[in-house]
Amino acid sequence: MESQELLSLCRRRGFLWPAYDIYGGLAGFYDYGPLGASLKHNIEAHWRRLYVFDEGLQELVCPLIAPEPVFKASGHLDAFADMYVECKGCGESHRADHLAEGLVDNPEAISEEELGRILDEKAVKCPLCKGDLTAPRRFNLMFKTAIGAGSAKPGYMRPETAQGMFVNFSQIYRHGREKLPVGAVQLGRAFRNEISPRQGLVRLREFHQMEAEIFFHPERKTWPRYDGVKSHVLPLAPNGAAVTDMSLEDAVASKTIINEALAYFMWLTYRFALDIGLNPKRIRFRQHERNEMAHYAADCWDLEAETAYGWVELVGIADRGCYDVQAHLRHSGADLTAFERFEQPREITREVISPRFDVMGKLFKGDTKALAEKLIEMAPDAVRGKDEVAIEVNGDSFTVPSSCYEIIDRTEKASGEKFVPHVIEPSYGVDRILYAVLEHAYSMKDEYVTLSLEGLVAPFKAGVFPLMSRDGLDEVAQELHESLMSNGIAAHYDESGSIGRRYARMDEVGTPCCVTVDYRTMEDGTVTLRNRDTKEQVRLSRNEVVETVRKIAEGTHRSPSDALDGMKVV
RNA sequence: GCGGCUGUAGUCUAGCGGUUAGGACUGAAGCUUCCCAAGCUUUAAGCCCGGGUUCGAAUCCCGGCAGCCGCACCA
Repeated sequence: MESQELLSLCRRRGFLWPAYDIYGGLAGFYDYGPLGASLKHNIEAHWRRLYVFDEGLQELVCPLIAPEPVFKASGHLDAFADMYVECKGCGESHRADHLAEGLVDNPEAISEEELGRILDEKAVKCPLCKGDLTAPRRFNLMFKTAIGAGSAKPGYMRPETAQGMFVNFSQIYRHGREKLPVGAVQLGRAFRNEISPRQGLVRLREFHQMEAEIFFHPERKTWPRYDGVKSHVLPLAPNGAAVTDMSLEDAVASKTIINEALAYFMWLTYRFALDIGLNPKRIRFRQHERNEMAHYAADCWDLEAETAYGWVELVGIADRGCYDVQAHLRHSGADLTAFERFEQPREITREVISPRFDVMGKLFKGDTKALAEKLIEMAPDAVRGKDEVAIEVNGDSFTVPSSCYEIIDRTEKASGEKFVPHVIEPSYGVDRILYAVLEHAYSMKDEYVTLSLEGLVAPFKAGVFPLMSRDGLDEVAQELHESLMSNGIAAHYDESGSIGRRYARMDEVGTPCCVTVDYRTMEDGTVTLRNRDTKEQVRLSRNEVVETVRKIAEGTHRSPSDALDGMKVV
């Protein structure tokens, strides 16, 4: 099918439309209409149920704006701030700072105008074809803003929700009673100033993520529920190979998947995908090949879905090692470590440099403290056998004679050890998932469109119609609608147009079933319940409607047909 | 950001320098209708934006914006 057909349906029926349309639109931004908002909400609610309710991860809500140091630490600032030039001849892009290497002291620190002037003066040409180059452009994929007035601090819209969880590791660890594994999740918006947003919901500038950051002991990356699911099979495309079905335990045993925890969250992702109605024949896990994996990631798998745009990444599940937490530990100075108690306290003896304060105090007076701190940080081997050591403090150089310190054995009793936790990160793109769900649910036969959404995610769980809007049928139908709504089940009442048209409207927006009040209802209190996918109807007592629709809405049944199993056809 | 193609009601579309921009579907109001987009009446809604050429522009030209395709980018 064409993506345009589906986007047209989405506009017509209120799932989504381009944002700021009356002002000409803005690429990379979409509004969710009433049905889209509901579908999105339902997808997120199910994810929350799996990750927060079932797995016990902690949900956080962090700010969308963060100050510069956060992204300095995470690497986003440098990774996103590169300057590029393009060749006017061959079209190839080059890092402008690399071309200016050697021509200027610090090419990364100057403005693009300055850099452009230098490249111009030195007549730098394309290294490939010797063609002329464009002026340097800065590709910063983060949206920048200013925090506060006057000499405001630079701030950025977060490009992922993840950093909010990394910087809060200590809180998460403490709230989780200082045990590993422990994890947090965050659902929310993220922003990337894409150079060229394309493909509808696939590449947006403002989008929605559902991310989990799960912290592990580096040597124990498994999950309590792993054993219960390890025999399940996933469609895996390892390292450029074709898709094969493989059980979790086989994949871990063969080192196809690097550890049990990663395998577990891949399985959870697969289950989520099927629950919300993605077509199992059109999804797969593709492993990142070495050259596309971020340098710090140990293993990374994408859940991909086949769409009109080709195979699209919906979820990335990565073992990020200790990279992120380590980075924030180093930049912030905060102690972002976990602590593991030894079974028996251990005595550790090691060599340390011990300053002799009595000697140093006489020699260095007020500088003694700073010098002693530097000494303590040094490795014993670096000073062993030397007569003196040169140390710089506050820009001044000092020569510290060996009489000022000694190397001693110090025995420390350790009841455990601190370590930087490793992180496994399942990162879900909500908008892409929602789009893939719509596409996989879409079918057209003889110009008749049906969205076969799962009851779990469908915006309306049931349509409620009077066959005729008179003779009291409409009042009964309105009462039924009321009782569904008051039970928290989204239903849609409609009495306009022919009954067929009303069914068609519901089929087109993915409503799994329709309840119709007819003349027989007035005699025996039964109504018809119509299955969207088969168009079949059963009769049931109007008193059974709420519970039956609830089953469909809760996804306890894979399809309306299941919920109607065992019921007599009219 | 580069190149190609495109832009007419909510959707699909007619228009090819000259009346009041036409139709279909959808929407709304009503009639009719005893289960799958039926019919009838009424009704709402449009030339992406800005310049230019011309007596006259939806139509031709330029710029912007947006969409599609390809390239590049996608931590």
